[in-house]
Amino acid sequence: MSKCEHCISRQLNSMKSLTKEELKRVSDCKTTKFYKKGDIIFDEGESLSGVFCVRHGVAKLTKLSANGNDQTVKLLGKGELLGQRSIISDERTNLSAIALNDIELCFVPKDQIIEPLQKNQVFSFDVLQNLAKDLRGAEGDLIDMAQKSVKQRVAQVLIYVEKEFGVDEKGYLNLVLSRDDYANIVGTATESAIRIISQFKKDHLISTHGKQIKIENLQKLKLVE
Amino acid sequence: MSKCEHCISRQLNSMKSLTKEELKRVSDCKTTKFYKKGDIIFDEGESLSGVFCVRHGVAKLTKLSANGNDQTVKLLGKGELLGQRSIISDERTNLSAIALNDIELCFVPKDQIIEPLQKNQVFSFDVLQNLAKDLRGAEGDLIDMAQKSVKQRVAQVLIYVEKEFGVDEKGYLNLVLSRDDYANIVGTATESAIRIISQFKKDHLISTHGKQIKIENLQKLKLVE
DNA sequence: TTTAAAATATGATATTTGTCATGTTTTAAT
DNA sequence: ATTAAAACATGACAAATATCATATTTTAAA
Repeated sequence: MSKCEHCISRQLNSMKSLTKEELKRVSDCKTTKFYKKGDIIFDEGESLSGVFCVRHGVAKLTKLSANGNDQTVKLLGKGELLGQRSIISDERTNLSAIALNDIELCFVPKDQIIEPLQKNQVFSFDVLQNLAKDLRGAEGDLIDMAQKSVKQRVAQVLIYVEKEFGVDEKGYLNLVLSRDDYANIVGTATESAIRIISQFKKDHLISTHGKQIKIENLQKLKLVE
Repeated sequence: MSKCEHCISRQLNSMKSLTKEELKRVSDCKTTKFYKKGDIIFDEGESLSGVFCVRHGVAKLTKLSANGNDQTVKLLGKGELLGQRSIISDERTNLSAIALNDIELCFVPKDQIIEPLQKNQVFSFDVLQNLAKDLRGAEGDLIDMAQKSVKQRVAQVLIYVEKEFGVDEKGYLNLVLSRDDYANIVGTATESAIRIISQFKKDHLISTHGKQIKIENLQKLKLVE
């Protein structure tokens, strides 16, 4: 099995602040897991025995709300950690993690994270900074949810997906999401997301090819009202 | 000036995990600040040279959105820390802090927080856990914002204010907020907040006396749709 | 106490978004 | 290639919420 020491994903998260020895220990006891599109990585209310590090693919964190709607809280790509928070606060997960496409994850047992957290100042400060950044992001999302129209939120997600996960050689978003996925991210009805995306097409802000989406006019997409 | 060692607020936040020596140093260099209702404690985009610890009173964290609306992100009462995140991530604040009533804060210079963060494992893990908790809260708020009706959100805030800041001898909420404040918290128009609160009165879920609000039927308030 | 300003209240109306119904297209399994 | 299921599309309408206008009440300053 490949080693953490050579993993590129590692550079993207706090793992880069582990000592050589700590990293070796992580590497030795990690396991690699594969999930297919739609698979549940973990479910709301589970207690996790470790964290997952995304090696390839994209996952979403979602919560089933009282009215039966799924709300997606965050998308996670290469190098991002799943379940980190539950491990830190030693609580059950309050969110489910689901694969958005075929995904490869490294599972690192709890102890290998907790111990460095308690002993390695650099690592723990790094995790702290990441959490602070996440918190800032979550507050930003809250404000957007409260203040922006559904149309603006859809535009914003399209821009985010392009920036975060890139495009293929023809310019189509690498991350292919269903209209329903978009609806769950922006917190609207599926039909509303469909209508808005159709409208964007008519206005030549985007074009589509099957489920694939290409941003045609980023500037105008940013200015949607 | 009073000492941190004897401060009750301290027990409510991560400061309780500082060593005696660290706490003494904090105590020696902290300054106490007073703000009146409506005063700006710090503004969006400022770089902070320390954190504020709420000793008495309540503050709100808000952000002015593109469309000119204020969105309140969080209310902070006794023992809670303001500006912690900006210090950790060493960035300018992205939120303003405003006094909701007359408030007394202790200002602790940056170094007194950063140094223990780097050296004191217990303290830094405690801060980590607090951030994890805040993050969970922020994600919960995001989901509520996306999935619940304005009416439900208003009901929820009333319940939260009662629980978090208590009631006076007559049962009125200790924290007195304007309808506009409520609107900014739930992310709606002032008139909508007014209408909903009026409706709650008519339905005997709450009663009011001037700006004061008393929850009359907590059970029904929880069940609002 | 008087008075102006701010906050609250409420009606009328517009806009946004959701819901239900019903096709059509795309995808994936056979 | 055929076919069933899922995803997408769109109209009609309903519900929620915002906006604008205008009183009324409350608060705080003179």
